[in-house]
Amino acid sequence: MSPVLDDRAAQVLRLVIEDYIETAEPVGSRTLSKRMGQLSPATIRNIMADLEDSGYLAQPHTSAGRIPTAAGFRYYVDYLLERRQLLRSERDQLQRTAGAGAPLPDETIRQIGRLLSQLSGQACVVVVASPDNQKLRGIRLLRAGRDNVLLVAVMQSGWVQHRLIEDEPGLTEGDLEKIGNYLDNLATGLTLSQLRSKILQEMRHEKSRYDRVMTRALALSSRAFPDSPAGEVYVEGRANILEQPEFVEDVHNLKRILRAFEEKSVVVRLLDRVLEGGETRVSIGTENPVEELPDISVVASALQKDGSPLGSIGLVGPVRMNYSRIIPLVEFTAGMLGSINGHR
Amino acid sequence: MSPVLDDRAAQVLRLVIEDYIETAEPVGSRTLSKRMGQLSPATIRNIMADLEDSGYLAQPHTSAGRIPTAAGFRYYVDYLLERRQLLRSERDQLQRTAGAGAPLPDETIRQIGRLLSQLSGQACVVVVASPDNQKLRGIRLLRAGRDNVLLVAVMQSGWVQHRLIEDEPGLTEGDLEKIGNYLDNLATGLTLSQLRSKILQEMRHEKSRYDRVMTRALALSSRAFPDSPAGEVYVEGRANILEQPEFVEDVHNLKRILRAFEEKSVVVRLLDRVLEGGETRVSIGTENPVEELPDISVVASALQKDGSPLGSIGLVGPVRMNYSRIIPLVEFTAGMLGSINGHR
DNA sequence: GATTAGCACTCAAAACACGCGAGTGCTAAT
DNA sequence: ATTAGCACTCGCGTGTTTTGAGTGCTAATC
Repeated sequence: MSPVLDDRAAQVLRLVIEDYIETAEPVGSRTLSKRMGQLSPATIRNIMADLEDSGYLAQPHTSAGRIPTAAGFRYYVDYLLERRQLLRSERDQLQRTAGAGAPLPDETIRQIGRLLSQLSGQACVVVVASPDNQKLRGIRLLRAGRDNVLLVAVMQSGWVQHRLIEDEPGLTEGDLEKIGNYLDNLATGLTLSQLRSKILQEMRHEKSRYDRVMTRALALSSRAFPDSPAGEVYVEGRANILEQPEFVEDVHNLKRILRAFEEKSVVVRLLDRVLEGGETRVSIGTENPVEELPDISVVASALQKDGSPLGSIGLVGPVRMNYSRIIPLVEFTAGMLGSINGHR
Repeated sequence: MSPVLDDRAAQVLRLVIEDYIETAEPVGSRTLSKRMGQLSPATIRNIMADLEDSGYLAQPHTSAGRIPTAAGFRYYVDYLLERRQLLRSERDQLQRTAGAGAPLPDETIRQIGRLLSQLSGQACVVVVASPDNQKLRGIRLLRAGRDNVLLVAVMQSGWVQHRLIEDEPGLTEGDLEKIGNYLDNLATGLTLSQLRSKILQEMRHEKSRYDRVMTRALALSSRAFPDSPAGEVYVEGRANILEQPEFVEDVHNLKRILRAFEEKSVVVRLLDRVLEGGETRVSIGTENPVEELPDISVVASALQKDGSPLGSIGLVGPVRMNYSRIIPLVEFTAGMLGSINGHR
């Protein structure tokens, strides 16, 4: 099972895969022979038999054509794939959608996801990284009604979070401003998780120093950030899953996939690995991080700005996926979002 | 086709419906005879024939049992239904979930939707009313980085909206405060759409009076509220749709339903009518406001606080839906959310 | 007069049989 | 090394039969 195939075998493997991607049907030697010119069906059959021995192809049953195995797809993606350039119109659409909004408000990122799912015919998954790892630009406190306080945190990236803190009576406007400034100083430049631990630390200190206001500030903000908020998760174009014959055939599997999409944690897990890597990553079938879904593939990429992670975006579909179109799509989108946020 | 059936016919209709709700299979005279005691299959058959003439039952084909028509379900819901009390555990779960958060932050409402979909086995749809029709409690402006301004609008209901306004340089802290106060005065007590038109109006005035700051304020806020933001829309428990045999059988239809759920506007339309009514509303089959989906039912209710609409929540499923469980579920939830927000 | 037992009839769905044809593997000729 | 030829396999679609749940009607019964 050498990792490298001779030219002809590679060619055959490629054609099998490309045909299979289009038709979702096992492909036979006759079809290939026509498409390759040169070789006769019989020869092709021999080559295919070899490829089957090597584990790149498989037969659903005797007397059927061959279909690529996961290993086959892997080989294809690693060595054979020719990336198809994006169409000008695709690039334009993506850029227009991305450019329309402020630096990445929810709605924009969502629309990009939707567009991407349309262009690719797959489901699109976006995870906006938990703001825990983004640096804060500042914190403000606002009065919101008599007993409530609104805490607004702005991230360096332009992302905004707010928390409504209930039942915090007896604070004057002055108090609020003091507390706000104190927190703002404390927070600026830190990430949320750093802030959280800093707050705990300070709380011990301040108690002893007996500064009412500061203690109050800390108590308040620890109520606002009790725990790391999971990042936002969007799934767009779920219905595309239904366009895939291999999924529709088996309703049971279909259910599993759609259920999985409802589970935030699963979606996050799906894109997990990509966050570290930086590169666009292709997980084929069982390679993907969610063992419950052994027959889907994920093409995903991290979104980042100035090297700090903003989240990740991925296209999810059947193993039989048009990688040569989809990989460039994801890459371009990730690059684009990265550079859009790149300005300061 | 008199709207009122004699006791025995009503009884039969009820049993047919209840059996059909459970099994999704046509129900025959034998089964009913057993369940009713008393009457023999032959008698039941006669009654059923009558009910068919009246349009409440139908036969998929000769030699099959009967299934209820939409009219049959309508009659059932209007006259025959016995609401099943919620279990204590269901009430507890709902209240716990609702109580956990601040007054209705997104995440809480989402979780309620999810829980509701779980309890009901249907898909749950929540539309948070566009804030256009909610009264504002106040507006604040915040500096967010050098060139950007963050506008935070707090609604009476506790709902918070924020907009990041880019590229608004050259405003001092003082300016910002003045502008903020001015806007706050202008806005408090108005709804967003009222504010929008008021702003347009004021803009014409102020221009002539040549007050730089105010003009600035108005320009700024008209950038922040360029158009009515559609309310947030959540769909939870989509996968439950796949649990319904009548949907799974026909993949084509399934696609249509799931596609519809991706379309924000369709979801909104689904709950449209309920907003005015106030009452919990049941739309059976073709009665629902979305003609593209003639074979789903919606049980929906408005969410409101102090009489002003906050949004609406609905359970969506097949016409063959367990109304006697689902109607109380929706009603209870709507009531609960209403009263939670009721405190000032 | 309402109810019921009995019976012939209907029809969808399951079970079975069967031929077609795409596709294979092998062998022998090129 | 390639290819033509051929026998063989087996899934799929088609047509046929069987089965059984359920009906409508009629005549007997309470």
